[in-house]
Amino acid sequence: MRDQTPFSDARSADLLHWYDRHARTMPWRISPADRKDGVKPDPYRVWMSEVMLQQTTVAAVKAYFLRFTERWPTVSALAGARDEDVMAEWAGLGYYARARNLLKCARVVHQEHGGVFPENHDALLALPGIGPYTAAAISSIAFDLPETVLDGNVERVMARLFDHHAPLPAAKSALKDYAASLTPQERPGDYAQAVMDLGATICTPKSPACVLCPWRDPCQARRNGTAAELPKKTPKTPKPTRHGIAYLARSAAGEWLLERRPEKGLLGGMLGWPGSDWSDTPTPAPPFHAQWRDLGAEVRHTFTHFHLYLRVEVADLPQGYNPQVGQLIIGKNDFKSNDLPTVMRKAYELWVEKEALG
DNA sequence: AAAGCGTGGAG
DNA sequence: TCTCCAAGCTT
Repeated sequence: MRDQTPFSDARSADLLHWYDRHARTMPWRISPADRKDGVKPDPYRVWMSEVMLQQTTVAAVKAYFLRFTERWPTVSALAGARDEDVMAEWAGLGYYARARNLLKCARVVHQEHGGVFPENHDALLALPGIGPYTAAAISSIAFDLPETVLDGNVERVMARLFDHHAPLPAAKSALKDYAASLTPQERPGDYAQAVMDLGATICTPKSPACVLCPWRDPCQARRNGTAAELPKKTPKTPKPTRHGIAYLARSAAGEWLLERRPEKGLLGGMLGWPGSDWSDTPTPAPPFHAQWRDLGAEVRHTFTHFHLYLRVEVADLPQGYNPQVGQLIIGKNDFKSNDLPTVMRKAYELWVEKEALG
């Protein structure tokens, strides 16, 4: 399938030369110079970074990556972690199915692969939370296998390099073919990171810095003046607005009543406040009968596919309250708002602002 | 296979 | 304020 022409070899060599001079440093990356000295990346760290980077910016990932790899230095250490510890450590990073699958994957690698990541694209693809992009990324970056990564950066770079106007996501396979035609047999790991760095720093979505681009000469969109309008995308449907109520119950001793959310669905597996449904007209659902007081302000939060206005009501948690199924009481010293997903943390912070302080 | 799934930063 | 979108995966 791969078209290894002298043309593509020259293109990839140009990009690798640029990468040798401009590669950014990241906590999970081995510099091109160190790679040439024979330093090999740790597949565990490559996998961890790639999962965190799914739909997430490098800036947001860095601190999480450092905390995870310090707390769980190996895949077997992670496999032995408690679910709630991993979910709490992931809190705030979003797309929480990634954390659930991260742990599942670690346990499969530990138990079924002897704690060693398989050096094989198809075996990687079969692991939880590893899809086409991540399998190719680990294959190339960790194992220097000539697989083709296709992420949002590569899609944009290929759409412009070949001036391809068909809209995403339908154009994905065509763009993958273009990308595959350029993937070199030499240094495929550095090459994969180079294309993505190019997209992240030069061939950016808005106002690309074409004058600095190592591919400015062959770029057909630049020649045709269409770079800034590529890639085309099918328009996305507008987000609806939903409403809800969160119930914050606190005991005199400073304990909080929380819930572990079900594994599937929004914020699955994470801690949260008891609450109503989130809908056009939510049905009140206080966890117990009491005089609930409205904080008089709303949390505003936007998820992937809807806006949420969340009212916050508070009450005193009765002495000796008996937690229902799925509920838990967390003591003052064990409660950390950073263990909550962001929308739930915002509700807590509203309470701090309205009651604890003001 | 289209929809569900988070969050924060940039413009 | 609002829109876009960032190294996508699962069902």
